[in-house]
Amino acid sequence: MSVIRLLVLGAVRQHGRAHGYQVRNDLEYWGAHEWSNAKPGSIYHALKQMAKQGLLHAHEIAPSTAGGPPRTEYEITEKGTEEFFGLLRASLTAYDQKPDVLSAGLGLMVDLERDEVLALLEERVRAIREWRKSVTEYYTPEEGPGQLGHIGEIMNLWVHSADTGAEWTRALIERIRGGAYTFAGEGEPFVGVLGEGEENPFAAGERHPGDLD
Amino acid sequence: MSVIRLLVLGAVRQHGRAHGYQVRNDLEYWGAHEWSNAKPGSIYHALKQMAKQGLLHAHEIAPSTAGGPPRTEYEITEKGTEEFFGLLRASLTAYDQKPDVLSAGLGLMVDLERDEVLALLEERVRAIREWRKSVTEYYTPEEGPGQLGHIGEIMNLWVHSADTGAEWTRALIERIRGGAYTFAGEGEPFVGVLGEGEENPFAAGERHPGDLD
DNA sequence: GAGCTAATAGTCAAGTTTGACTACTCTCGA
DNA sequence: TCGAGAGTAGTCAAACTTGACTATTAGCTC
Repeated sequence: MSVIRLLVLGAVRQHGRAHGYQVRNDLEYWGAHEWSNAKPGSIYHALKQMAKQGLLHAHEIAPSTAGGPPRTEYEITEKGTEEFFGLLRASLTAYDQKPDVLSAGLGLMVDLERDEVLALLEERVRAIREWRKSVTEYYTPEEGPGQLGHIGEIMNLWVHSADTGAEWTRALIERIRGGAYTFAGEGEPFVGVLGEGEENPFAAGERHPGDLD
Repeated sequence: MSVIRLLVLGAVRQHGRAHGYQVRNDLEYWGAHEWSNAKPGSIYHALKQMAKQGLLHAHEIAPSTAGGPPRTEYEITEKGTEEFFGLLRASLTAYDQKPDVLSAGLGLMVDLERDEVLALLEERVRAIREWRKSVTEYYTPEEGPGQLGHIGEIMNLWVHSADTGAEWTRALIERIRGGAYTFAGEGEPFVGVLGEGEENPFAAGERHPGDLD
């Protein structure tokens, strides 16, 4: 599961047609540079790669009026749309232990319908429960826990993360069930991308202490 | 922060002298293939790279009696030891949001003295608190929360992770302060690596549902 | 004693990520 | 009017990661 691909497909799709710099700005707007590896190099690479694979269609465009080199604009293809929804559904369901995948899914979940999102999140909770069960069974030595020494703290951390992750997911389900947010097919969608010339209120400004790298 | 480097340096250091396959086995023993990108290719790559950079010293060895190609054995250098402790301290202190870094730190923390580990973990809690403060201040629009729409759930998730992460760290501090585990300079250390011919009780056997990839 | 599987020990090409760099235009103050 | 800085748009080499592959020996079965 490549987070970059999901994010880039999602951004291009919401624009209809977008060039790399626009995608880059959207991801910054979503804060993706803070919680994922959304850096310029990765974004442009993903665009080119997915164009080569037929998930995006590339249009060569003359240099923009705003300066800079000639740009390439991308549109999502049918194949790309399929890929997008596949990745999106997986990001909301799978328990990956990598928080960036879920974050990306949250940012794009409104592209699905409310009922489906609820079902996917329920499935997520179920998957976490199952993972927890298998992992605790598997890693509990016959001699009883504690045989692992400090190495056991690693498992302890995973399990704790799983538990709090499940709890958080359940709370999210309640918020969504309670009517929060606007999902696909529910009228005017929340504006998730920046319009031309619109400024990003959450731009990466001064770094604040503790920023992720 | 490269988790692989920390893990590989830690494994070589605990052995005194080790070849790639031994390191590979240690990481499997620690379960690292489940919660980090510790795959053969990455491990051998890290060994070679760190040998080139003078963190490890490589000895060419004739083919082993147990079959297989000629092996290379590695010893950690002074520079490598410095690097190791630097990475280890950082892994316990920094709030990276990538759980694999902390997991690696937990597995190797007993190479430090108890008091230092306690200080590092205290520092970690402080860093999380600071990160939380700056991020909530920074991402709260003037118009009040809720302006972000569903995008706000991403921040909500981070903050929740930060809070539960801090809580878990505090509990760990209490366990360690209470005398759990054997740290550097406290006598017979816990056996953290496999001896020659010893079998791994936690080997990657049958995959269990929900396994990470 | 031939053939199969498991374990040992590692290589390699293809793909991905990173961080620094290029090159151009607009704006605004001195 | 000139030049510093900010914004626009993207490239590139170096490093890293991935998954599949190679080659050898030991032990077992038929």
